[in-house]
Amino acid sequence: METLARFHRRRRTFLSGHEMINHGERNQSAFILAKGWAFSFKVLPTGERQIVDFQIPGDFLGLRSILFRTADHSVEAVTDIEASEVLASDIFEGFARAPRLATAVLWAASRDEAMVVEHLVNLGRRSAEERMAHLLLELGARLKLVGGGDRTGFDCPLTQYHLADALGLSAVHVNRVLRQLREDGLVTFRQRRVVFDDFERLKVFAAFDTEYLDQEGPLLH
Amino acid sequence: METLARFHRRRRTFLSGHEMINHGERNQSAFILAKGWAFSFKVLPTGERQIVDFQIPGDFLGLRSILFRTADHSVEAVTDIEASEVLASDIFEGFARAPRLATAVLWAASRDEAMVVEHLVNLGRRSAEERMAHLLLELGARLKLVGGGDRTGFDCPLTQYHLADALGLSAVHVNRVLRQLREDGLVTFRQRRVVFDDFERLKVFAAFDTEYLDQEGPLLH
DNA sequence: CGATCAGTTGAGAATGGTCAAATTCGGTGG
DNA sequence: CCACCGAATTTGACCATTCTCAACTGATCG
Repeated sequence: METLARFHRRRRTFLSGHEMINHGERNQSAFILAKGWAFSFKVLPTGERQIVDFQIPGDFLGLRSILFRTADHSVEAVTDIEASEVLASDIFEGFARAPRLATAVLWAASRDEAMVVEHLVNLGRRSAEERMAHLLLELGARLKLVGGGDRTGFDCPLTQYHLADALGLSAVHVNRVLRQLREDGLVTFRQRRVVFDDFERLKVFAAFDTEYLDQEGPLLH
Repeated sequence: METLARFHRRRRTFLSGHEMINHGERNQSAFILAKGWAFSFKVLPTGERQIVDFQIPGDFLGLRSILFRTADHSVEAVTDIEASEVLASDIFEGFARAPRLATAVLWAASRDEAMVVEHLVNLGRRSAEERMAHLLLELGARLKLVGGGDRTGFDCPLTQYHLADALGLSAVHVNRVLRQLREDGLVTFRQRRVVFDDFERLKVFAAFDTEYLDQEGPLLH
């Protein structure tokens, strides 16, 4: 699909901590991450932050910020970032030229939604330890697809504050949960590295099912 | 957009409690609700249920179940339902015929995701009472758009079990939360009717901002 | 070599869950 | 119309998870 090549012309870099997409602003761009980690989030009037998802290399981010007149969420760089900027016109003009692009973008948006839904289940119906286990397994599975880890573990630039805001927990409790998982011999998170001490037992513990991640790509009718 | 007319040819009805879309099954349909309420959900291996969203008349449901090979969630009818069935072929053939249909469907999917994101923020960072207030305000706002209620309140066929599974709470606690909100003069939920006793104060209490709901329709480039 | 940010730990409090037992409500059959 | 049934709601008592506050340690970086 050559139309996709247009998506990689405008190369951008961002420093760690930079806000790549700003909630409430217009004319935002979307990006395809080439290197580094980011996270999408919303903040409540009280200042509390909820992280919706983490983005890793290969991920498409900010689609909603170009579809809606103003961005309904923000995205911040966790590490230094390299990314390709995708403009609204790339997308909409592509639709007229290549209907299959529409299917591909719709599929990408739906996969994204499927992940948010799984995070919702995580917050609504799992304990703090199960949530943590589930998140670490998800990140591991996603990184494996882009060559960033295996079942022994992966490098992870997140702080315990990031984990807390993604899981709806306090940072203090995140620390206790990580200790418990480590003492139970399930998973160890230390010095920017996650080590799966017992991958199979961890998957059972978290009721982790990759179904929502490994949809096989757009059905091309 | 005449292409949309194709979406209303196959009229279907379902009885209260019927599972319209089944998690894990193939060749599911999507629907546009004409009458009645439904809810989309996932169940964990332990049998716990998380409701992801409620669907009311006018809502498009089950898009992900036709994009993915197998449905990643289920949908059940709350009340008796009248709906139009939308087949995968209606969508994909429409894309080739009318590129703007692609934009419209993508926009609908994104609005859907924006709601799930807001529910995630709800579970992650709001107290039980704020969550309840937020959910009831959201339902009221959405119903108002389709003529199903106003700022005094709306008819609501949900049980306290539905509310519990949507908010990540126990049914017992839902009951206590409803009593508290009633005693505080904010909102009353009784006999299948929600009454906003003090709409403005309730909105402030829940930090409810309709931004994520009232996006103004697809940008047609 | 401070300063700052991330991580760690303890004590006590608060939110929400579980279990068990009423009570109410909307049908339904007689 | 009335008795009865099952589902939904309500309440109390007690318990568990998670939070808050506070202090301290360790790592990193100019």
